[in-house]
Amino acid sequence: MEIVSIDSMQVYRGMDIGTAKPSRSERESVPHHLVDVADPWEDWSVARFQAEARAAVAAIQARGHRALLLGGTGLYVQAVVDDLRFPGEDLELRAELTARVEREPGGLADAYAELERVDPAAAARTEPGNTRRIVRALEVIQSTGQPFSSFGPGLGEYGPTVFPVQMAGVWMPRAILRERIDQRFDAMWERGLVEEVRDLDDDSRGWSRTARQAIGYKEILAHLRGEQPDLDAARDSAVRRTWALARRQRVWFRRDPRITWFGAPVNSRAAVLPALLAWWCP
RNA sequence: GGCCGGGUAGCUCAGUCGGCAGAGCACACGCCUGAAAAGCGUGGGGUCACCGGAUCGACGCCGGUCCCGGCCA
Repeated sequence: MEIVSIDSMQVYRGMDIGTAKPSRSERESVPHHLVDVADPWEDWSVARFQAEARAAVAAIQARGHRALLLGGTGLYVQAVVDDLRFPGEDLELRAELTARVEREPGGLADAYAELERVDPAAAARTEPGNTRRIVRALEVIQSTGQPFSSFGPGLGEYGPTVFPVQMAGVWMPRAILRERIDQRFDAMWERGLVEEVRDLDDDSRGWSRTARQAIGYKEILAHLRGEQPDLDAARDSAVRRTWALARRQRVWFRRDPRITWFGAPVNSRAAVLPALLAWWCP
């Protein structure tokens, strides 16, 4: 068996403590893929992840091994196992559209009206206030000449996967999850998360748009820049953002009918292992 | 003790001339195909510190009480 990490932040080299990366010994005992494949100053994207993760899965299978895809970035899971095709990007056009939407009064409403006119199906699954999604849809339409909606039915439609997959989800009572998140931050602080961020920040190549938004890193950077003088407040903010992330993960994965759920009302990951293993290797 | 400022949602605070109680954050629910640890929508939640008064009508005006902060003694 080999592990493929399905995680948008563990791809970054050097961002070890805050992304709860697998330890050295874990990585020595089982091969891990898609960990440490980019530098913090590089932009990362779901399309790049899709290509590299699928290549990793293919290589694992070619070795006669079994791939264990492990992680919590919902869009990335679907990008790997589902037949998602991401239309290309046009960063110049995107920047132009973004500037127009943000500068002109009523620009966002105009952009949404345009999307409704040229691609009603895409407009229907995009909320009128969501600048980022509206701009992306218009970018694709204008650069490809095709409706944005023609590239797929949407993420809530689950067709056949591109290779055979068994999907398992692990749940935990919310109160326990909260407690664990809090304790996890304490542990990260003790292991030197603040120093890790400071060291990475000393590199003049800086932080890419994607790397800089990682939970914990973003808040500590704000502290180092003097924007958030209170380090405890920065920590609290990171804890709350983790909880919000966990909530979005719950929402994302629980609507996927292909997932079999495992869990127990106790604070123990090991508690679910027997049932999980029995299901996985009958 | 005196003077001044304040007390409104879990938190931080708006509230114009007296006319149905508001925002941000938090929380809950949900959406989202090249930033996804991102972005976005909807919702629940109130003894407007308390007591009394004038008024058709008070968070707002008048009188009093309590609490918090600052200054003075």
